[in-house]
Amino acid sequence: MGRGKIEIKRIENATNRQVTYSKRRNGIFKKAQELTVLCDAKVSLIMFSTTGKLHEFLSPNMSTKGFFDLYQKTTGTDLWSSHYEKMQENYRRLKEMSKKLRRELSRQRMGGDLDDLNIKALQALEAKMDSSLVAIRQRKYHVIKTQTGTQKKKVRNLEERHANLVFDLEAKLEHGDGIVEGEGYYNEAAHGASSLHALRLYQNHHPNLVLHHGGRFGSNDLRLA
Amino acid sequence: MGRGKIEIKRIENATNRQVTYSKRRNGIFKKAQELTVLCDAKVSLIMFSTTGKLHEFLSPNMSTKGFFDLYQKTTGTDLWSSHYEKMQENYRRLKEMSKKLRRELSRQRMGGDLDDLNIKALQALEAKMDSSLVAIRQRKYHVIKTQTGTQKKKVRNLEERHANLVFDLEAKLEHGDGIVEGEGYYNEAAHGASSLHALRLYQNHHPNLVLHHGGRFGSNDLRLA
DNA sequence: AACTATTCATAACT
DNA sequence: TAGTTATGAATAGTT
Repeated sequence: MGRGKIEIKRIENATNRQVTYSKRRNGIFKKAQELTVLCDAKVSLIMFSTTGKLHEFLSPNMSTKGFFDLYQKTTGTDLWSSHYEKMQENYRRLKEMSKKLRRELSRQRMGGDLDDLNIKALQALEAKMDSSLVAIRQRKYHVIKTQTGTQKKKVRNLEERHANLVFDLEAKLEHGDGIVEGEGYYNEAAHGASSLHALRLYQNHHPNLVLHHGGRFGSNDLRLA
Repeated sequence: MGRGKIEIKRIENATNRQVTYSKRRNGIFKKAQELTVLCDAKVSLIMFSTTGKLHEFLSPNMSTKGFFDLYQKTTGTDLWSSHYEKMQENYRRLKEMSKKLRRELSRQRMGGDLDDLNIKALQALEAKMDSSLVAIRQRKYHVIKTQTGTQKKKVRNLEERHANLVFDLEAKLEHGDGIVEGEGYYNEAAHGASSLHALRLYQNHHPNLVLHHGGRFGSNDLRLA
């Protein structure tokens, strides 16, 4: 729709591509917003341009994390569970070791002789734990490794993240969705922002992130009214 | 656009809402697909209807998880790290305890007397670990709790998940994105599907999930040509 | 950034 | 539930 039909294939001219991206991005965001309102649907729309810039639309009363959780729930997937299983496995091993150690101490207290084999078993256990930790570290650093050069970004983005976490938290509480996190998991949400309205304050401060949370399409809505 | 302008507000008639949802959903998916091709952008579009039905569009050579990882990388967020930090914290405590215990054992072997305080300290440490585990479990069950009634879904969805994991894996390998997972994390991807083409075979088998992976918009493309 | 000739998406209708 | 069409929206090319 425009002065002549175009073929749907990659626009080779970089400038044209960028212009078209910008125009169509606005169009699709508006559509997403309308769908959200008209049909009472929940929509998450995330886009990366060729240059790596991120733009996002999210229905109101949702956070990206909340959306992802819902996605996992609906698809019956759980991308986190394997990590938790590892965590629990580690814990189990360590607990077992603790038990053995204590038993050993009791035995000694009762005058029993110390057995070198027990020391060896403990060392083996510890070696196992060490390798588990390596696996954990590898995964962790895989996830965050490219963030080393992104520390400034991270800092600038912190405000938005705080706001989103608050948003998420309040949304979940609102829905009576019992959140029982490990203590401190959401603690950062309590800092720097204290209400839904914080979202408004922190949007679009990040150079590489443009949030288009639903219900805040003010300027566009006016343009259309 | 249509026989008369409409106001952008929730459609109260449920049937109309459903019809509009279906039509506009197709429209927005098409737009997303076109943007992907025209502007060489990466797009993730996930929608839940009022009835909870999930529809998804994803750019080619991407998986939902891969997209989420990219999102986290770009925003400088890491929703997983706090969990890993807890895991490491647990490990650290237990390691410390292990050290103390071994030291204690050595001391005894050299004839030293056992101190009840050490036992108390160990018990305290273990109590801490217990509460940490509770937190971990709670989080885990929070994520998967509603899946109890979804086992059948899960099974039917397994094929698609496998395909997606393979897709993800191959995409990452293709991009030289060194994946160093904890052993076995992607193991399931190796089972049940062995190439990108598997994706094609398993789409749309899930009653509550409609995948619209980019580049496979065959029928629509024909309609438009 | 704006403008406008066109093509496209879709609301109402069947 | 699916197909048709009159109409309003989105946008490709231009300024």
